[in-house]
Amino acid sequence: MKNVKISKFAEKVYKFTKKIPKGKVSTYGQIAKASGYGKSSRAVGNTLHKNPFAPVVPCHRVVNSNGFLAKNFGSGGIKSQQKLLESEGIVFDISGKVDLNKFQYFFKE
DNA sequence: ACAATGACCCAGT
DNA sequence: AACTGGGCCATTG
Repeated sequence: MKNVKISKFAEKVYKFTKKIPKGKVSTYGQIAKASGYGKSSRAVGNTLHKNPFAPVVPCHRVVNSNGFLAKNFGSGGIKSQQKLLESEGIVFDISGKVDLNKFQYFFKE
């Protein structure tokens, strides 16, 4: 393992991601906004993609704004992610999409 | 230090 | 409904 070096950005991202309660999901844009970077949802995805804290950060609870899962998700792919989420209480649409109206968690309001 | 890449989002056509 | 372009930021080679 290398030195765990993370930026403030990553730190916030992980913090928020970890804050997502079980049975809820969140979107990259939401995390980006909550972190104070608004439009940098990309960086969020990137940071989570590298995911130096894989076991600590529930990146599987993070979906895109469409409610779909990330296409290149690691750790076995989307199937694994979907299974995990279903096991946590998330329900998927027939298209393999999450009902954000019911399961999206808002960090601050 | 630079250039390229990426698990994104929004608006316009 | 589908495609294109623009925008923001971090990580990696």
